[in-house]
Amino acid sequence: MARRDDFDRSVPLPPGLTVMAIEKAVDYVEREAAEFVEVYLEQANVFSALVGIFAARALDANSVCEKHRHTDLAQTRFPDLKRRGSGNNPPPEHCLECKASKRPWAVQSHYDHPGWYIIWRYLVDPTCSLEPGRPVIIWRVDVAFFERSDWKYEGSRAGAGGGGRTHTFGISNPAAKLRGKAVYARSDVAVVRSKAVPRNGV
DNA sequence: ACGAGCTGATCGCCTCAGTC
DNA sequence: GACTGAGGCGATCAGCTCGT
Repeated sequence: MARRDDFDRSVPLPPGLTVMAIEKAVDYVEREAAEFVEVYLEQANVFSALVGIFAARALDANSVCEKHRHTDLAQTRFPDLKRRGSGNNPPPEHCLECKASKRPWAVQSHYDHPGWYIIWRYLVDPTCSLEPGRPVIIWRVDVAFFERSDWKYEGSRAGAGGGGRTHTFGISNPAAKLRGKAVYARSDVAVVRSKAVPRNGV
C-alpha cells in the first residue's frame, strides 16, 4: 500500500502525470505482482518486465498518459507511454518510459532515447515482513528527464564466437543524476550494501 | 572498508521481412 | 503459408576498480 507520507511533491513530473496516479499505480503493481512471485524465483529478469508492464497499465488507466498504439516500425517502439493527444511521433517532453528494477541506481536500456523515465524500484519480501499479503513492495519511484547525452554505450562482445550480453545503453552516474528525483521513497526501506532491505524495528 | 561505477556473462520474449 | 534470421524489447548477477 503506497504510504502518503513517503511522497515528495516537489519532484518535477512530466506533463499529465500526477502524484495521485503514481500512488494508485504503486498499489496496483504491488497487488498484481504478488500473484507472480514464483516467476521472480524462476527468472528474475522476466519478473522485472512484468512489473514494468503492470506499471504502464496502471498509468494508462489513471493518468492522461496512455500506451502507444505503435503502428510504426519496430525500431520506434519507444516510448511505453505518451501524453494523450501528442500524436504518433511525440516530442521527448511527452514521452514516458517505464522501467522496473530491483537495483538501487542503475538504469539500463537498449536505446539512448531522450525523454521522461519513471523507474519503479522494487524488492521481493517473501516473508511479507513489511506488509502482510504484500510479497512485492515498490520502495522507491524515480522520475527524471534524460537527454541523449546522459546515456553511454556499453558495448557487447556477443557474436558468432559466443557469449556476451546484447549491447546496452546505461545512464552514467545514475546515483548523482537521480538525487532529488524520488517522487516516492518508503522510509522503512534502506539501501544496505547496494541492496534494498526492510529497515529494522520500524 | 564500503558504496558506487563499470564491464562482461547470461537469460527470456516478440515482430518484421525475406525466403523456402 | 511456414520458417527463419535479424533486430527490437525486458532484465539480473558477479567481479573488478576507484574514490571517500
